[in-house]
Formats: sequence, C-alpha cells, structure tokens
Amino acid sequence: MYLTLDLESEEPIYTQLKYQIIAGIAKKELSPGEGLPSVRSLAADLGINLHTVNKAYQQLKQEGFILIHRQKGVVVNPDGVPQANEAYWSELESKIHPLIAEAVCRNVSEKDFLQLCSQIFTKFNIKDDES
Amino acid sequence: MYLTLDLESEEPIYTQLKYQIIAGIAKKELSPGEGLPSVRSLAADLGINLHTVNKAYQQLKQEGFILIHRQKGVVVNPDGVPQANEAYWSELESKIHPLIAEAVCRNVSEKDFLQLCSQIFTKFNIKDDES
DNA sequence: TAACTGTTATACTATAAATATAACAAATAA
DNA sequence: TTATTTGTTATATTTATAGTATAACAGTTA
Repeated sequence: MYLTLDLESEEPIYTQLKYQIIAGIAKKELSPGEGLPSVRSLAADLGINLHTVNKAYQQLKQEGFILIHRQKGVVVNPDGVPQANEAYWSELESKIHPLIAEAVCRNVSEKDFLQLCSQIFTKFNIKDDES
Repeated sequence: MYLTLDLESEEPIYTQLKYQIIAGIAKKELSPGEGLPSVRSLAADLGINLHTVNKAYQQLKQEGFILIHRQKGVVVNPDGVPQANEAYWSELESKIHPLIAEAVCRNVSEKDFLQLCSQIFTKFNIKDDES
C-alpha cells in the first residue's frame, strides 16, 4: 500500500496519514490483521518525524481502526472496524451539513450531489484484488 | 437571523460564522441584497473580537457570498452565489472522499449514506417564509 | 548482548486563532 | 463643521496546534 503526502497542503500530515490508512482499509488494500510499519520505519520512509506517525496511529487506535500490541506491533483491527453507532451518525451529519448548505447556495441539485457521492462509493467497491 | 457560537468547539469561531451565514442563505433566511451587521456591531453582539468577524466576512466576500461596499456596508450578494464550477466540484469531492472512506469501513451502505444526505437537503427546502 | 518495538518526556520552532488597541479614509448625520 | 460610523490596515500579545529533534524507558526478539 502506497502512502503519499502533500507537505504543501493545509491538511496536517497526521490527518493525511489517518485518512489514507482508513481509505486503504475501505478499499481492502489493507486486510484485518495485516501489519502496518513501525512508527520509526514509516517515519523514515516518509521523511517525517516519529511523533507525527505516532499521533496518527494513536488516533486510529482510539477510533478502533487498528490495534497496537507490544509484541505484534501495529495491525489492522482483526475484528473489523466498529459499526456505525449513534455518535458516528451524529458526527457525520455535522460534517456533511455545511457541505450541503454551500451546495444549495450554488444551486447544486440534490440529484447531482447524490450522484457525486455514489461515484465516490464506487471507488471503494472495486472487487478484492486487481491482479 | 440568529447566530449561535460554540466557544468550546474545536471549530474556529470564524468558520462557525461563515457556515451559519452560508446556511442562512441556503435556507433563504438571508435574501440577496439583504444587509448584514457591521463587523463592529456583530462582534459586540456575539461578544467576540472585531477581527474574528472580519475574517469570516473577508472569506465570504472572496468566495462570492457577500459584497462589501464602503457606503452600503455588508450585503448578501444581490446576484446570488456563483454557480458550481470545476474547482468547486473538485474541492467538494476531496471533502466528501474521506467521509465515505470511513463510512465504507463501518459497513454503512451507500443507500443509508445517500438517505442521510437527502434528509439534510430537505432541511434547506422549507418553502420561503414560515409565517 | 544487540536491535527493535511502542511509549513517554522534554524542548524547540512555526503557524493559526483570537484578542486588544490604535489609527486611517470615506461616508453620513447632527 | 463636528461627530459618528463604515470598512480597512497595522501591531502586538496570548494561546493552542503541528511538527521536529533528542533522549530515554520497558519490553520483545534475534
């Protein structure tokens, strides 16, 4: 799995890392139980600091995406990601709300908006391996 | 139009201001050509600093939501908000992408996700005044 | 023993957010 | 004319976050 960073972006590096790993799980490029690089080696590969990687890992751990064993290192959660709960839906709504507010202002139709979402969903539905 | 701020939120105050004004335009609580409070009076009403309001206004101005005349003060863009262009769609996609990545991880179906979006759209479709 | 793991601690730089004053230029109202 | 209000600009300060730089500790593994 490839990780690419945009050091010019306003989006913090650790956030970019988080969402690329989440996207990797969504696309099944990362499987449950699969190991991730150590904080030191990943930091070295990406040319960034150990703590920046650690911050991304800690948040992914707290949100249930990965587990961190003293022994086994960092692994994608073998039991899968926690299912959507009430708190998740509430937070998701508050993230989408301002996007739709602006869309409505710009006369974007509900149909076109939903179509964009569908199109993005499709990117994650590519079947298993691509060999 | 009421503006409410959450000073405990991690979301910057000027961002909260921006999106509540955008939401006001979307809900037609704010009409094209309608005046907005001066930076000083709004800051005083909300108990925040002049520059925080100014920052929100400047960004809204740059994005075409409002106009600022020396004479007339601050008004909602009489010509309406600029239509969605290629840059807008591109930026929107990059904002939705990580949300859908996480949704896929949590086994949220495309149908449920689109349903949430539809539900939010409905909030902006309330007809005109509510007298 | 040596190397590697996650973890913790400290210190530093840089940037963003927010506030606090102050002042300027233009328009308006007394 | 004076006084007030407008948006605007300029400085300075505080606070918090992001990122880096070292260093060390406690386990695990080769």
